[in-house]
Amino acid sequence: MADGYDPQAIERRWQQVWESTGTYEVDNDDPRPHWYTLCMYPYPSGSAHMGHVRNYTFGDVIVRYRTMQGYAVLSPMGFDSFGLPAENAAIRTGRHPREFTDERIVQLRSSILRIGAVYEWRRQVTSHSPEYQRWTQWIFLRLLESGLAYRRNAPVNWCPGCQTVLANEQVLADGTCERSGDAVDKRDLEQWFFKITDYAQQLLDDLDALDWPERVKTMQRNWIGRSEGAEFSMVVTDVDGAAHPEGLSIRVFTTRPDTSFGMTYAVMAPEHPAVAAVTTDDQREAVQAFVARARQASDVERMSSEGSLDKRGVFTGSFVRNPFTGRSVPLYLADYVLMGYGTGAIMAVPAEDQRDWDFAMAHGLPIVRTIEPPADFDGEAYTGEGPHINSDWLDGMGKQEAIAAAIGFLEREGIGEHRINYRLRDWLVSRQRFWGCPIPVVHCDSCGVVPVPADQLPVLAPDDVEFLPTGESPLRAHAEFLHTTCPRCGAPAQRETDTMDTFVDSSWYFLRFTDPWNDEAPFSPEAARAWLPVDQYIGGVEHAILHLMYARFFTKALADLGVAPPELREPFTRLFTQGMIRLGGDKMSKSKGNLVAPEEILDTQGADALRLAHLFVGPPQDDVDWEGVGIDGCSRFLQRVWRLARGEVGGLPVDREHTDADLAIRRALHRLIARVDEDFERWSYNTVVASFMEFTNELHRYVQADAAPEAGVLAECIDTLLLLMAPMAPHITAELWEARRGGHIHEQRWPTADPALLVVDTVTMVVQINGKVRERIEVPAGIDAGAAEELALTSARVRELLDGATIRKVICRPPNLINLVI
RNA sequence: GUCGGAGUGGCGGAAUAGGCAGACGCGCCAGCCUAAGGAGCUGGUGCCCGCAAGGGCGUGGGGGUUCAAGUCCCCCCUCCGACACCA
Repeated sequence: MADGYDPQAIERRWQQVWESTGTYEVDNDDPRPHWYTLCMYPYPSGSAHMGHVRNYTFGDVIVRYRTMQGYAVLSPMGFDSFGLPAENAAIRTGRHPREFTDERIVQLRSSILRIGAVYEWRRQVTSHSPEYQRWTQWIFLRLLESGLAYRRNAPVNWCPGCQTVLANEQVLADGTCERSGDAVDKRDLEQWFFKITDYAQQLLDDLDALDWPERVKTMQRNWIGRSEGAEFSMVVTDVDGAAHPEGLSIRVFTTRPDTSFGMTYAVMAPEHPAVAAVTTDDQREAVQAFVARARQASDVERMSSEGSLDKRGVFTGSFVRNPFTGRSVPLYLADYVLMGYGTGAIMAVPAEDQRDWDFAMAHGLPIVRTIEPPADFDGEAYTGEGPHINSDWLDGMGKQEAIAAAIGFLEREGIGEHRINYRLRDWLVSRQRFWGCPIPVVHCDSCGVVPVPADQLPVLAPDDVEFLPTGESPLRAHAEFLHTTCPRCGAPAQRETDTMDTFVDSSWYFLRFTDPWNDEAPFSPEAARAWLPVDQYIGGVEHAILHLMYARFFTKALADLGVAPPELREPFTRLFTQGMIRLGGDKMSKSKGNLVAPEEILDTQGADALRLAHLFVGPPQDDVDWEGVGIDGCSRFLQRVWRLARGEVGGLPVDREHTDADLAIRRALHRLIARVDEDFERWSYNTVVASFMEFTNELHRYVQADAAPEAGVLAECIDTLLLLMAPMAPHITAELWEARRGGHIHEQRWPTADPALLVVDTVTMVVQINGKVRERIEVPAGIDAGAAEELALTSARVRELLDGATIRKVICRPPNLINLVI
């Protein structure tokens, strides 16, 4: 069958047409209203997998839909091309990561093309390109200059498997590396950080106005972890309450200063700088042993005691004076207190904190309730509301009142104040890796850290390096790269060999897309203004915290530095997070070896069927099981449309007066138009496909009815259906449109529903008796309650069922429903 | 443990503002067409009783509000996700 539906032939042809006609190329000064749609740029992993297909299909539907609606749509694509897999492959094969990466970019790009997704390829960026690195480094230097980038010695997570430092977020909850699964331990290194904590409050506040999934916003809020309380100092004393000879005091943070009268001991983190000073001679040995153990213990071990009663800790020999009671309480070290949060020391109130309770029980420390629990309370620590007791001048107060009073006291005493703490930490950007963007500074013995001058950027990693599985970055071993001269004093100096976290690259790529040719700045504020914020950002929920938080931080920082427009506070107005693809309940992933290759389907049923299947299977935000993706049904549907549009089904169309059947099918068509628009707006793609199928079924019945179809009506139905389907099934609709009408379907105007055809004149009213449906009556759409009741009561069937019973109540919702209560 | 999200036929799912539960598709069954069908077309398909007309039951479980609950409220169970000693 020469003119049968042949997906391969038409798909290849149209993909070439889209590339050559430039329909989806847009300039910054395009006069149409602007719309920026962006899919998270991928790590170039080789051929596209089903997750990519799903992601880019959603994006492509929006691009084509908005374009047909008359927008200038910016839809760029790029590659997140730095990262560990390429480097690990280099170590394995000895090939340079760039060769490897470039190859995979070509592969991924062509397999993205095969699903029919269209992009503004002129604007493609890759994070490893010299131009992109130049501007990543330039931004780094601006952050350094403004104090938002800094270096400090810090204990970091060290993965022995990957031989590199991991960010906290890359360590799983059980203390293992998210990539290799090895147990992570601690090492001290000089590290570069970005001061994201300066923006903690803004990052929290600005979430409110974003049109993002609520769960993503919640995750970000939790990650920022704002907590409000008080910070204050306590004098270190000996057992008799005499002040420490050096006048030492320690600072603690608490969210419950109102419970201070219940403090029965205090705790410092084992890493606290004052540990040595507060340790008494007779406790020194025990303390040193404890500290050594805690430092060496990986997070796995440290967390393993969670929830148990044997909270590990040791007495320092010193005491601190509770400023509220004037009495001294013992000062402990315990690993449940973290140096990284608050002040690294706490006042312990076992009666109102379960962790303190557990520790107190394990160490035989006293417990004093300061909040009266309800009479039926049978738990341990009580964290609920209640009147204060055992608290002197706080007694009888409620929580809020008491907190305010306690803070007032600390302020009057001059030892403390109200304080807000965030769980969010500064962003550790150093990576001891080769395949990343080099941090553009040199270390000079006399000048210290010196930025590489902007005109010498980019600092590129050398090509002639050996990749050995030593774990050390080849940069350190590369004499030519390592040894340089200080840009400030000219003396011999060493280059920084740390590279940046790849999240740095992805924190500004969406800005570069607006101005990818700029060679004087990463992008101009005008270009950014032309497109940003991104109207629709689409990606996996796995990036809900890190990437999105970092990109938000960069946007704010760059705006404040005058690089981006100052009014640009948020990068992504609307976010959509699509669900994952699973296979038999498991996450589908390369590491699980359960990938279903898109190629198999592209080679048989074709891209349109594959796209439709992904759209149809269920709500886009939900995870789907590949087993449930019904390619066959979608393929069958497309073939039906093909035959219908080519006049291969039903009677020959004729020109004639319109009949009721013609009107009915036109009404169905216009309802479909309205429905598709509504469903597009609410991301209900699965129901859009369902309504296409429903309408096509109806159209089938129309053309196969006894009366021949009316030519004009049939043409309107088919052409409009093709237009509506064009964003989802771009190839087949383009082919059919060209054959029927000539020209490019994707350059046509999006159809609008005729309001007159949306008005219905009769509807089916259900008649309920005691809430059960007993009868259906066709009624005029404008029927009023009285007439509806009248009609219902005259129905023979209703009369029979009522059997003379007294109607106690009539609830009438004309024209849809009437309920008779007897 | 805390915070989110979900639970509807054999399966994926639909029901947008409390008003006809199960749209659409898969699968299955029957029929048509056919030399043949892994094609196409037509019809059926929540469960139970019934030849049928019809009736009863039914959205994880239990309670409640309402003329009316998949939808709202309370309690419980299960699954998924995030965080996980954050003071």
